[in-house]
Amino acid sequence: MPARERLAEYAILGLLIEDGQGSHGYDLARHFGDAGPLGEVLRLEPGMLYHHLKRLERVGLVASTAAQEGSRPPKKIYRITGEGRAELTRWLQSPVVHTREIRLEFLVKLFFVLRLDPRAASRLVQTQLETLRLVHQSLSVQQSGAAEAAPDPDRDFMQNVLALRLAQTAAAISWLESL
Amino acid sequence: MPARERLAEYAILGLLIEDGQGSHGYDLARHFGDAGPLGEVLRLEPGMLYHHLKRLERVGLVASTAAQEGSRPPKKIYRITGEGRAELTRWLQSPVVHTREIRLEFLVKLFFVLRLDPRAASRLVQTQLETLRLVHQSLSVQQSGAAEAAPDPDRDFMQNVLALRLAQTAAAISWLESL
DNA sequence: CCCGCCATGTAAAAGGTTACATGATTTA
DNA sequence: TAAATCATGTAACCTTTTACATGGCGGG
Repeated sequence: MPARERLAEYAILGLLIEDGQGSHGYDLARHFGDAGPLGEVLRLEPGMLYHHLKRLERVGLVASTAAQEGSRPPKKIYRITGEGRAELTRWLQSPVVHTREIRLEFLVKLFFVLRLDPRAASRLVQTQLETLRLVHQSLSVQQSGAAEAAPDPDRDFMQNVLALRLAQTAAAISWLESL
Repeated sequence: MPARERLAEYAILGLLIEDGQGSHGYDLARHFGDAGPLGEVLRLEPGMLYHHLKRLERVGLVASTAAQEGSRPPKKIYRITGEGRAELTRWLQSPVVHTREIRLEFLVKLFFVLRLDPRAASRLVQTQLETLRLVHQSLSVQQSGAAEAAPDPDRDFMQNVLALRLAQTAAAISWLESL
């Protein structure tokens, strides 16, 4: 259970759960490159990928076995553990809290949840919609508050900021409704 | 001329240019806290602020003089240099390249350009609009391309990604038009 | 007299980027 | 036989976060 949002590690868990036999670093790296839809959303350099795999193993969310092939450096086959599955499932059910997280975190959740469990996908979209509607409402309240302050350049700027956030949140809500 | 987008340092330069007499770290720190409209958009912890001030001085965009007051630790008064002014002006004229940068970088540009030069502000809004319209067009082309691919889950996901990006870009464009 | 504000930072740890090291194997 | 691909990483560097260290000064 990572402390913060470790998006890359959840994505690795997602790839490993799709691939029941497990997979190794170089293989996983391809998904985060130019080919494939995941790489369009989330990039990951080999250095960081190997780093994340080590950390995931240290905390017990994946396990590895070495596989010798000819005389080249042995592949390390990583498999997701029960704990890893539980953590990924929990993550895939939780909506993101802020509008700005839709663009990256939510898209990654959507990518995996669509493949693993379409029913869970529609639940996720619903709870995400509810979350963003609350955000929208809270921004509207702030906007009303700002409208009552004395007119000055700072207030005007804050109104512009709130207008942008409302517009971005409304756009995300419409998009979610269209899914 | 910072290599990357060092948003916090441009914000510091902006505060120093408003305040012709110069200002010191603790004073600047208030702008990045809870009070004031800049802090609503960009947070900066004291540690990083002092770090940025040192770096800005090292590269010659600001200069400092120590000011003794009673027996407490001397304030360091920072002033922006000619080079600093030039760099800030250049930055304030350039639109951001990606839609995702509107939320943070563009808002900071807007904050300062509105106070320093309203005429420059409307020029910035115009060039930013042109930039985002090109982004929108490029996304539309990608969307058409994706529509012609064979229907499969990967293509569907990519279409969702593009639909989100188009929606976010269109929302930013409408907001800019409303300014 | 104690607490919070003024004012400067440093230290440690975490997280991320970029580039390179190593060496076998497959393909052109 | 040269280049690209397979497969693992390390090293150096930069940025950010969090917490603390230091000490005077002003108000209740």
